[in-house]
Amino acid sequence: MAQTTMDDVAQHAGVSRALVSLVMRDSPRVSDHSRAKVLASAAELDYRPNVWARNLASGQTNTIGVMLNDLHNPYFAELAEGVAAGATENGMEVLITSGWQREAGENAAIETLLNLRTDGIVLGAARFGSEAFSEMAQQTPTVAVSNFHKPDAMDTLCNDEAYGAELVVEHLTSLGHSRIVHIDAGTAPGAPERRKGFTTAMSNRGLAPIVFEGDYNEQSARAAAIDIMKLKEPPTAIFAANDLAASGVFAHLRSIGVSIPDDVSVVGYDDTVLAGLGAISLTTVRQPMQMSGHRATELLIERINGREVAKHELLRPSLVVRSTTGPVPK
Amino acid sequence: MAQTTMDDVAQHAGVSRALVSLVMRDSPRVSDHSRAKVLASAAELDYRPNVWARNLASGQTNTIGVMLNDLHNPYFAELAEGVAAGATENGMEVLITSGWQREAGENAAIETLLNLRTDGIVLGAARFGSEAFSEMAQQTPTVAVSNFHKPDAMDTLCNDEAYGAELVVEHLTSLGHSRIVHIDAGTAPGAPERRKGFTTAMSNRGLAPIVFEGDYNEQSARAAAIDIMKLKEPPTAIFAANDLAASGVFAHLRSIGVSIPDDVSVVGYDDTVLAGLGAISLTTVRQPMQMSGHRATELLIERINGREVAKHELLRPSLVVRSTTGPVPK
DNA sequence: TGTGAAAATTAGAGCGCTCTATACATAAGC
DNA sequence: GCTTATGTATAGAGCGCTCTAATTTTCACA
Repeated sequence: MAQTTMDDVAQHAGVSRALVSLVMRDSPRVSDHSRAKVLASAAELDYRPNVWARNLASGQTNTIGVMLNDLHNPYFAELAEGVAAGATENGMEVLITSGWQREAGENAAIETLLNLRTDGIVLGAARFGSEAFSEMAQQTPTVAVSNFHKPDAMDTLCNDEAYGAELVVEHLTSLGHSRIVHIDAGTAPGAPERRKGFTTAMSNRGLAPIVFEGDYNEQSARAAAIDIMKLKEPPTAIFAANDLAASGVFAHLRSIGVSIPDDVSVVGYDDTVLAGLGAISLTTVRQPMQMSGHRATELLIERINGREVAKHELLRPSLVVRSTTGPVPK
Repeated sequence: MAQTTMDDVAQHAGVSRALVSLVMRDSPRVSDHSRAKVLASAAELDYRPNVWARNLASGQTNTIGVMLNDLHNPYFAELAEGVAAGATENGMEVLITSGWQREAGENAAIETLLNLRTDGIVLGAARFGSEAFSEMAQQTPTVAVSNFHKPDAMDTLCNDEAYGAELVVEHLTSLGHSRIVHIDAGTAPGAPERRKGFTTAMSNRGLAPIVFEGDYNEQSARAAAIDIMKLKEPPTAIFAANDLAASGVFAHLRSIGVSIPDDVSVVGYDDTVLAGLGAISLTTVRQPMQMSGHRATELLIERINGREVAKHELLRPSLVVRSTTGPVPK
């Protein structure tokens, strides 16, 4: 399929290639007459501009690259959706690559984006601080979402985890709970901040912040839940590291005949699809990921347009109350 | 950031640009000595090949485009993962675009891919039969996953829905069930085949195939479940259109105090993450999406290498038995 | 030492587009 | 009528790479 080029269109329309180029780029400096003629020829010849050539010649791609650690994670899907929305508003395209949950994969995905020379990159990564990241930020405008490292070279956009934890503690204490346990996620992105927010919120109320070790998955949370329910005085509420972890807790409590929320209240984090599932209906903290994605695009475009100093912003989450939390049992 | 070009590297290494090009493409026709020299210079100058220029000059992109209707759907995520695996094996890159669940979005995403002139496209679409799709298949090698239309212009890869339904019916009848209801998903991709498979499997066993209307989401399945449980003789097993629908059924049954699987067995379809959730643990049909993605890549590469006639293949799903199915109550 | 083939390298013509000058109309100003 | 504006259109030089064909170097062998 030999492709139709601008020259073909120009010849067919009886004008110069430069004019066709102007028409294709919606330049106002073209007469209506010529524009119509060119457009007609282009349509007739089934002309499709060659992006490679255009980008090569113009030196910019009009494209934002998005690197997502894990396509399965709705958290990242929403981020990408927000980026897409922001990009569309600004007439830019979005190309997505994924690291398939592996660090090597993330690096390869970034390499792909770097080679493509997208105008900027939005990072939805799992592990920051890798060399590939800082090297990248050196080479192209970059916004990292949920990166609490705040390096100079890139902008960052984080959720206010402390505030989210505060919301949870406030909600639970207002329901009368005082023995509240948090299952954390070690050093995973956002987890330390979430934990810190929890202990602060509890301490501020004169309550003992009890933390069990876990991770952002079901199994470890389930394991933690087993230990937790073996306590002499089990808590009346459990605040899990994220929705998936909450689901693990949920499953264990159900299996040992503990009623939710009559006996124990459970709270998740992220408001992923699973939290909304009728069969679970989890009270959780909603991170405005779509908004994050949108804001990330704005920051990126500022950078593309020349801003030099890094910005680090915090976005406020909100609480979504569903059916897994209720008044403390007496 | 003026970029380093091949000429810079060539000059620095004291060789010609053509030689650098050969080294970059791993040509065997370069002496070890020169190769080392070039590589050293490239590293020192932080050289990164310009993909746009390369693709323009070579006329191919070494990239597979993947269009996914919905990034939130794990079904598509796995498809993409399979494509990525296949692509990596063949030294190709993968670029993902999404239609964000809208038909217009799908068309725009395809336009993006077409403009990029990726060597081929894998389609994970929701609605096939649109003009944009057939136009696309005309222009570039295309493999459509889960497209039961089987047009000449593109390859298709479908799951053997009839077989999947047969697996479900076989599993349930072997547990003693005979009053089995299927909640379908109208004309959504795969749904008619699934329904047909169900009715055939039931009829083959001399059982009445009862079908309720639904869709691939929770709400409609929940609505159907409400009607179903109002039947004079409610079924002892419900086979939902997909996992999400099963979750809706699950939620309703729980809410009216029906025990799963003691009173009613529930089966889903797709084996998405939610089926594996401890809190749900759904018996479901596993579609080998990752394998589909992998196979799609193989077909695509055959096409890229010149195969003209379309291939239409069927992949066999398998049954994953979890905790929502059990012997029929007496 | 010469010769031919094989191996290694290079020149240079594109790939399809953008973009800066420059050219050419036509209209306006005096 | 001539000059200066103003609006359109075009020539042509790249953008950074690939790839064919040609050239140069190397090496085996007579």
